[in-house]
Amino acid sequence: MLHAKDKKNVTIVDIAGAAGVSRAAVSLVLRSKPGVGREATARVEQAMHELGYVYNRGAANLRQSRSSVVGMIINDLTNPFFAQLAVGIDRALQISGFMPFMANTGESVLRQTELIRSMREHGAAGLIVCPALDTDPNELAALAQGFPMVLAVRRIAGLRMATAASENTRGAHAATTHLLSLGHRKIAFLGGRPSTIIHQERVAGYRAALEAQGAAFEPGFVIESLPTRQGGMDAMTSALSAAGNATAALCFNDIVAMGAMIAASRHGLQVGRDFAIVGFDDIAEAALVSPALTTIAVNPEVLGENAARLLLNQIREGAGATGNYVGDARLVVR
Amino acid sequence: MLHAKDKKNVTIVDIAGAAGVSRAAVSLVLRSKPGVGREATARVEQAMHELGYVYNRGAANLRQSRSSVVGMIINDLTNPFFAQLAVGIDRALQISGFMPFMANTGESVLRQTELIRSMREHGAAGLIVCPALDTDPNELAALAQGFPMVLAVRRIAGLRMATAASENTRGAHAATTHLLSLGHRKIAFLGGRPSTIIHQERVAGYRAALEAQGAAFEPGFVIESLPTRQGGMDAMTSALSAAGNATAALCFNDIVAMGAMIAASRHGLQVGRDFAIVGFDDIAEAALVSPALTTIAVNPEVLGENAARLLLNQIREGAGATGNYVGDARLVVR
DNA sequence: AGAGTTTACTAGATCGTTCCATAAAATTCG
DNA sequence: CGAATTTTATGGAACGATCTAGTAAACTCT
Repeated sequence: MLHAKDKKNVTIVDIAGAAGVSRAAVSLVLRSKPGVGREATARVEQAMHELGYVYNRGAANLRQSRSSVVGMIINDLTNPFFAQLAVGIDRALQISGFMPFMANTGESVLRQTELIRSMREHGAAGLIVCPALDTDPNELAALAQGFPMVLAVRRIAGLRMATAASENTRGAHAATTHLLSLGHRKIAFLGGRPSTIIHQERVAGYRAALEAQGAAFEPGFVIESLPTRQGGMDAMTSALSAAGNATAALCFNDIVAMGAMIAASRHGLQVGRDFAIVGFDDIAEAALVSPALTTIAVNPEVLGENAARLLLNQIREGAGATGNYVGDARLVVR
Repeated sequence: MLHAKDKKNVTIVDIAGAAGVSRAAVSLVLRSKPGVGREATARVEQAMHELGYVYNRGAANLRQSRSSVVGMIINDLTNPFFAQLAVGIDRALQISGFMPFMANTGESVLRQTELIRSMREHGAAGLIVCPALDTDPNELAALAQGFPMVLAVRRIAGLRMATAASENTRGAHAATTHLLSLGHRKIAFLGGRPSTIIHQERVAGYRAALEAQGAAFEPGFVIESLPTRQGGMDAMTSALSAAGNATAALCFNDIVAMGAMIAASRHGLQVGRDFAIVGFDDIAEAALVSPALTTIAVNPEVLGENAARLLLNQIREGAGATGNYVGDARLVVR
């Protein structure tokens, strides 16, 4: 048996030869367009099967200069929220007849740049991006030049680009109000990067809720970290020294909240009794941890659908079209 | 300003024109190969920047008939184990200079077929697949004909294909022995599909451990379900009626275990006191749920690295090469 | 039966890049 | 200084598909 690399690719020319028709006829059969008789069609299909023909979509796209591939670039697939979002976008795009491919940046801006370039170079019709932390707006704008692109979840300061995100301010407001209604006065805000809009919005909601109830907003109670489990642990640890008299915390997201819960119990605090924690996102695990996590539910499916819708608009209307979607965020008490 | 769809793509011909050199020269600059003078190179780069040139990798691949894209097709990205595995594979492939793209089947065999086709048609150099449930070995073999492909995690009965998986039998054996050593005699096996090899191996380990200690293996104690949280809930619910006197359960994986924990507590059982549960995979969440989940740790990073290694071998040696990797699985008591 | 219409089919040009063979210009060398 | 070599540069063919325009035959329709 021959090695795979020895034999040349089977092309429509080979099929045409074997079936005794022209390339054009094979091409028509391939796309099931009319203009080829029953008998010839049968011979072509026979030949394709026998020779193990694999369609070369690259060559087709080259000629047609359009493609049904769209890319999704996700910052952190190990965060269940983003994984769920990715699957939601995936489903929505599939239904619209696109072929979604995804890639993970792991919050690396460099990798993100490579991936966006690569997707464009491969002729994707458009891109949905959950941008990595510290993404440079100008660089991203340059990469998106004349190309359909939608941001998901994370808006970026100074960048006018279609975005699907959530009601961060309102959600954080509701969460903080909930903690206040439980009698907490010293409430910390844990995790996330202050340079991101999403953090600013959530802190704004947190602050507004505090001040509406006459509780003081203390900048020292806002503790920055990476939006990861480890980041949550770090933030909680800092909080216990820097904001030692806090009795509750609103966390940047559920993963941070879970990190905070680990750190709290390592410091001998029993979460739920000694210290209250609220998260953000409502990932499936939030209902499972103990005590179950009160959180702000964001529907990643719907968010994904809308990101897809925005992208489809751009693909149809041209890359200029800029719309937005803001999904609601509601409190889930557990 | 013109709409994006109005202006034709900028190609190397345009660049060549603007820089006053030939196509070939531009191509050399693009790939930073020698043979173009400093001055000409500068003019080309200038022109590329000014005209907003985007490299058409499809055209390049067409000519060169090779590509650095490899695909990963994952059965369920919302399961943190597979998400982590995917990220591990991704990293390993990146390091080797490939450009990994992934896609999610959501356990749909139909979708999986589409995706494999599509990846091949797009000229991927190879594919790592975590096959969907009920994948037909013959169909998969046909799709992989003359194409580098590696299975990850799930081996498939009757299919000789390079695979990276774990020591399922040994892991399940260790887990069961652990439960036996805690004094449990009636131990159920919850979740997973008996048609999969992975399930068969884990049940074999479970059975061997039981019999080694003189405990009876009861087929009625093996309860099938989807390998999802919902599946785990269903399996536990069935177990409580069908195998009512069981005092412990080994679960197919951690996600199933978490579903089982929910169902158990809904039935008024306190997990850890009234009922013991052990999982498989050691996803990050296993340490966080309450009570913390004892489980069998499988290192998804290492598994991913080895899947990547097997694929790279095939890409180099031709699609025939078939090797295997079996990663160890060790008990983590929590 | 001849004009028009539909159906089946085809050769050649084309998409954007890389490879090849060739050649002019610049450099080194004896 | 002329020959040998290296550097820089080029136009045409090729990759595998689609599109366009066109031909030959088979059908309609007065």
